[in-house]
Amino acid sequence: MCNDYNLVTNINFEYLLIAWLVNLMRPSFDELKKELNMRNINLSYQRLKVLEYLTQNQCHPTVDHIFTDLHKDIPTLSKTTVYNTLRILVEVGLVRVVTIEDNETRYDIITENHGHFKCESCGTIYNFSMDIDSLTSEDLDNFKIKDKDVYFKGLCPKCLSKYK
Amino acid sequence: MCNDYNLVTNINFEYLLIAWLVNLMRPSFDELKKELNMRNINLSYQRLKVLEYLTQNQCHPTVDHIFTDLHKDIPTLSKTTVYNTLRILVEVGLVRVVTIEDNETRYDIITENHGHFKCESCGTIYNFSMDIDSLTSEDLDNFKIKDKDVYFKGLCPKCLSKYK
DNA sequence: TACTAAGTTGTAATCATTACACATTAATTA
DNA sequence: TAATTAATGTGTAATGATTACAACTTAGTA
Ligand SMILES: [Mn+2]
Ligand SMILES: [Mn+2]
Ligand SMILES: [Zn+2]
Ligand SMILES: [Zn+2]
Repeated sequence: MCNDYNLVTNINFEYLLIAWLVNLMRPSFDELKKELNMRNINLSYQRLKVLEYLTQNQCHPTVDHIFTDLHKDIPTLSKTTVYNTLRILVEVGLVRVVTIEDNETRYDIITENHGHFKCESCGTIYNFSMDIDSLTSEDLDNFKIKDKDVYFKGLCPKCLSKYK
Repeated sequence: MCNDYNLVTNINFEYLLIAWLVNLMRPSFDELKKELNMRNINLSYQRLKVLEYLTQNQCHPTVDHIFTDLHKDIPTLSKTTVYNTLRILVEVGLVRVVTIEDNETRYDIITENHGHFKCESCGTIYNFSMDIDSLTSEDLDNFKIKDKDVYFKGLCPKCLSKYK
């Protein structure tokens, strides 16, 4: 459905190495299943397929992307089930919501902190590394911060090269 | 409709001073009108009222907030007009969109860079100062960045004190 | 097997936003 | 000024994402 290499925007050894390391540190599919088990969440066939889809399509798919693609293999699948499954996965913290633009909720299996860049021309959402954990503001001294999101918008290299 | 002092979350001299300076630097209502004139955008009564509302209610109102409040004074106002006006104001850069949560597009007359914090308990969206312009990532060397948004979520001091 | 709870499905309801046709107002020209 | 044209506003219908809900199916248990 999409290529999943958008973390690696500059193709060189350094970035390939980082991408490889990041992937190594990510929980495996089996570990995700174990995590769900620990929280007493039954992994039905439909839920498994949604989780599998997210691990294989890390391009921040919408509900419609997930449903449309899975529906080809599982003709009985209901969109409601996709919604329900995603809600559960978000609740237990295995999936994060990306709301970089209104009217298109997207889902991300990578919950480790990273930034998101949306290209205004082609619509692709790129990941980028950033030490978001260390972002802070004096104004928020008395606030309890639970989530931090960094969203950039503009033009990606592919689209920039088109207009030269 | 809302108090507009949420930029100042720590009430002390330093922050009051910063808030005052920020306000001084902000374009005045007359300057906003001038800006629209320069761009050949006619400021009708309805558009003027929406702009005025945004300058007086800096709490990131939704379309519904704006419409409901203005409708009391202007019974003939149409919600479509509010939508149209906001689209124009965003296009010319006088207003920014805040999409910290899906299904509730909010509008902000303050276009200077600052972060947004949404309290998960009371729903209030607070501004906080942060040098967002200087945020960057090596991964984006070849990208053209046009917009940067920083969104935090958690609990605000008011709500935290309730649960003690 | 009968019972129960969890999970899935399809449809209807909701809500924000957009599309569009028509009405009104402002600006321009004869 | 009156007629014409363009810009703006209005109300309703259409769209699309999400949620609510009731019926159906499956898995587990006695
Ligand atoms: Mn991501
Ligand atoms: Mn703001
Ligand atoms: Zn692009
Ligand atoms: Zn609060």
